[in-house]
Amino acid sequence: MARWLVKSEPDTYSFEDLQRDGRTTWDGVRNHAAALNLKAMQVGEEVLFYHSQIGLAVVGIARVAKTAFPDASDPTGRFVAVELEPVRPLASPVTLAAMKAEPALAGMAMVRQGRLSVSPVTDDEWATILKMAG
DNA sequence: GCCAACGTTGGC
DNA sequence: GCCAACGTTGGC
Repeated sequence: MARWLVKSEPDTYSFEDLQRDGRTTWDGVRNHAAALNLKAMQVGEEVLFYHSQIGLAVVGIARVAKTAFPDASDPTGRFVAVELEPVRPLASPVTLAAMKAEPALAGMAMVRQGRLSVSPVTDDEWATILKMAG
């Protein structure tokens, strides 16, 4: 089972919104590298939920509820969406600053390529972040 | 097919 | 609000 990280601006859609909704369509991704990651997601795989712009931290864990399908919000028909559902919030958010300061996460895709909105997370990185979350 | 210009994302 | 990174567009 692969693991992932997705970014969202909490002003637009926060982890709390996902908890309230119970499930959401993860659409609007307009980057091919990110889209390839969406296409690789399998039902049941876990996803770190990161708040960009405001918070700048991983705040919760979500799970893939539905594999990739055409993004209805994309007029070109080239991009895909998935569905996510909440698993649980982290006991304490793991900030970007803390992630950058942690040597074990130096190779992490989202740390190395800041603009990537959907990225893979290795098992080791996942374990490190959960440990940091307490 | 190359490359400069431009737009978008996201951290600071 | 600024700037860096980087993807996309369009002229040639």
